[in-house]
Formats: sequence, structure tokens, C-alpha cells
Amino acid sequence: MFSFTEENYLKSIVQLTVFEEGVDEVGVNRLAVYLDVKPATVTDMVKKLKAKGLINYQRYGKVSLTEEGRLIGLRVVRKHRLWETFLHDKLKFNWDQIHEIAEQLEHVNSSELTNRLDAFLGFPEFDPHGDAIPRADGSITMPYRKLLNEAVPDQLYRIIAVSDNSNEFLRLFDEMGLNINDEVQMLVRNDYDGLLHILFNGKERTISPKFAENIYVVCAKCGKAKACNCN
Amino acid sequence: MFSFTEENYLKSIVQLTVFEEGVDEVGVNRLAVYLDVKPATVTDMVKKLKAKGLINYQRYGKVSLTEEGRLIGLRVVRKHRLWETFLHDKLKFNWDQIHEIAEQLEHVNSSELTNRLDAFLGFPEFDPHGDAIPRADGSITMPYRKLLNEAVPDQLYRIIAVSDNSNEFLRLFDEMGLNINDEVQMLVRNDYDGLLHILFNGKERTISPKFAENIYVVCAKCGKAKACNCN
DNA sequence: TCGCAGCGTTAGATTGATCTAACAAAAGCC
DNA sequence: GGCTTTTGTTAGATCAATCTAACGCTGCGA
Repeated sequence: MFSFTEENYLKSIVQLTVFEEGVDEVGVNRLAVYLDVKPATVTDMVKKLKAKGLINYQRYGKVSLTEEGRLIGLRVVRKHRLWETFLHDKLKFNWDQIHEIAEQLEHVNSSELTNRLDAFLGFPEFDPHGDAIPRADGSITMPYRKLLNEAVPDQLYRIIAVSDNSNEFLRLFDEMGLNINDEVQMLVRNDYDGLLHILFNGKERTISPKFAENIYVVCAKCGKAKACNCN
Repeated sequence: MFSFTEENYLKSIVQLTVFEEGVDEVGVNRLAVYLDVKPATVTDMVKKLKAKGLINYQRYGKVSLTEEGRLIGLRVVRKHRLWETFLHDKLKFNWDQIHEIAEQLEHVNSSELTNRLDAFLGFPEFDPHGDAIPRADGSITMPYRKLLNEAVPDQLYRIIAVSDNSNEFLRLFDEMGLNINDEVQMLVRNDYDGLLHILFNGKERTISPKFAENIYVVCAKCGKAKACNCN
């Protein structure tokens, strides 16, 4: 149906719009960096995808998904996250090993397979990194969340996801003793260098803003990310 | 490491030598038919694989595997058969649906994944079609077997494998009520057109030689394929 | 033993995905 | 508003895998 490469472009656009940035269009350079290819390559590919009716685009403009492109991209993300869940839950891989393998598995083409895998895993809603798994019809439950970096002092949060899937980040996360669903409290933010002092599992730790901005949290009491009236 | 395509060539050579024909070399045309490409394409690829030290070959000669090529090809077959087992045993696919999906899964590159999958499945020795699954070190248990087509009258056989993975064959096999491990007896072979009359599960059926030559059997009593002294 | 059918090769073209280098447009800044 | 930086495009090349068409070997059978 669609090539390995085309699928990767659509998946990346989904990731950069629907998921990461909360906007609905993305520039050619941003895409090139994300896909680790040169901008010239993206320009070519983007013309091809437009010709196929999968994206909206015009010379020197930004790229956004058409309805069809969005569905295909979401389907790849769905497969990726289901396979990650399989690798983690069934094959007992550490969560810092699963991303690269899922990059390959996500391109296996068989909706029957995807749906049976989904059932085999018990229709999970979130993958091991806490990210929402799109459903077969392309719908997603986007949890209302904020970055730990944006936490306000004294409020109690619950970690629900991480946004960096690199081995380095995930290993550091593990080594600190953190886990998805842990409760964490931000004590003080250092205005000079942005370091955060946090409290979790009775331990007090100092973390960098770079680390904190890859951790998603919700209010531990009401589950909402917005400043709430819980405390 | 090796491209999708290179892996497919090596896998096919393994299949046509180690498994199907019991010889150790294969011609360019035979390979071209098997891979569904033109002979000219095979000639090119074969030069490339020779340059990489994966096969033995010279102009106008036949192709055979080097030790390294054999290992890589067997690794692909191993992955294919493990995935088929997964699809059948865990995801409950019918055995006529699994081949095409496994064709895609077999190219996922991660020995860690392959070995964990192997363990998850309980280290199976045979896939759902009854074919031996090569082990991680490249060793294989080749069962001593013969084709149902070559069965002698009155002896009792046990079906251990099939050699045609096409949907048409497998569906017919199912519809007749046959199963791997069923016991079957050849009653009469019609000398004129080769039709076979067989008996299994108390049913008597007439089958074509084309059908019978895709079914592997062993002696039901001693497990050996050779004419034995059991009866 | 010789000719021809079948097997295998070569040359040249195509397609998809990528690159580099040079250029063009848009955005940002004073 | 004009200069500079950032962003994006174009042209032309490369590489892998494939094709077609034409040609070169080889071995079997008469």
C-alpha cells in the first residue's frame, strides 16, 4: 500500500503535530531533523505525499495532514505502541530497549495482526512510556497533562508518561528509581539555573530542567494537569 | 547489516538447498522463479553476494552457500518459523494465514528479540506446518521423513509436515479434516492417473498425487521414514 | 559431433530514496 | 526598508533493486 518511507514520514508528522507540539502543521526543516535526512529530501517526499492526497502543502509553506494522511500516520503509531507493549509486557524487555525494535515492527502490514495483537494484550490504553495508543478507528484518549518542568511548588503530581524515548534518558529515569504512576512533589525551582528539587518515595533529589521537561505529570488528586483547587 | 533483499536471497537459497531439494547448489533460473524476479536480476544480486563472501559462484555456474551465508539464511528461516508459531499458537491465526505475515516479520533485526520470542513460545522444535525451526547456532533437527506420495500400501504413517504453504493447499488440507500428527494409511495407488486412496480417522478418501506430494509422513510405529520392519 | 533449446549474462533504462551544492524566499532585526 | 539569517527549493548525482532486449554458453539428443 504505502512504502516503508512514506509511512515514516506520515508517522513523524503525526508525532510532531498531534502528539508533541499540539499544533497542526510542521516545517520542512523540523521534519528533516526529526527524520535525520536532509531538507532537500523532505521537499521531494512532501511533493509526493501531496500528490497522493496525504498532506496539505505548498511551496515554502508548512506541512499538515489530510484526513487520510492522519489516519495512516496514526495507524503506524498504533502499531508502534502496541508492539512496544508486547515487547515490554510479554517478552519482558526493559523499556529502554523496546523503541528501536518497535521501529521495525511498526511497518508490518496486516490489520488482522494488529487487531489480534491488541486483543492479546488486553486492549491496552497506554504503552510502557505512558503514551496513548490510538484505536483502530484513529481515535485517541489524550490525557490532560503538563510537564514536570512546569510544576508548581507544593502540589502533588503523578507521573503518567515520558516524552524522550532515548536509551540515555530512560536509563537515567530507571536509575533514579522513578516509575510511571509514581507520585512526585516539586519542592523548589532554582531561578538561576532552573534546577528542580523534587520529592518522591520519601527521597529528595535534584534534577535538571532538561530531564524534567521530558516527564509528563497530572495532579495526583484530581488527575487534571491544570492548576486545580485540590490543595 | 544485510538488506531486506539480500536476506531474502539467502533465505531462498537455504530453502532450495538445505530444505527442499536436499542438494547443495541451485541455478540462477530456479532462484529467479522462486523469488519471482527475472534471471538478470538474480545474476546481479548473486555477484554482490559473492563479493560479500556469502555464496560460492562463478559465471555460468550454480550457486551454493558459504558457511556465513548459510548461517544468515538459516537465521531468517528461524525467525520466519518462530513468528509463524507465535501467530498460530498465541494469536490463534489459522495456519493458512500466517505465512504472508511471517514474511514481513522475519526481517526484523534483533537477536535479543528472536531469542526471547523463542523462550516465550517454549522453545518449539517445529512450526505449525511441521517444519523444523533452526536453532540460534544454526543447527537443525531434520526429521527422517518421506512424501505421502511415496507411501507403500498397508503401512501406517503419521503426518508430520506439509511442504506447500499456499492458502489453497492449506485450506484444502483443513477441509479434508486432516491434521499434523494424524495417522493415515495408503490403501491403493491407481497406476493410471496416480490417484491415492487413503484412510484416516476412519474415513476413506481419494486424493491427487499433486496433493499427496506436499505431505510429509513418517512410519507411525517407529517414526522412521524408510521402509521399516514394524508391520 | 554439431546444432539448438534452454540457461545465464550484459548493457542500458527505470524507479525510489537519498545526497551535495547552489540558489531563492521568508523572517527577523536594527 | 534593507541586510542577514533561517528556511526551503532546485538541479544534478548516486545507489540499490529491478526491468527488457539482445546476446553468449553448454549440454543433450539426433
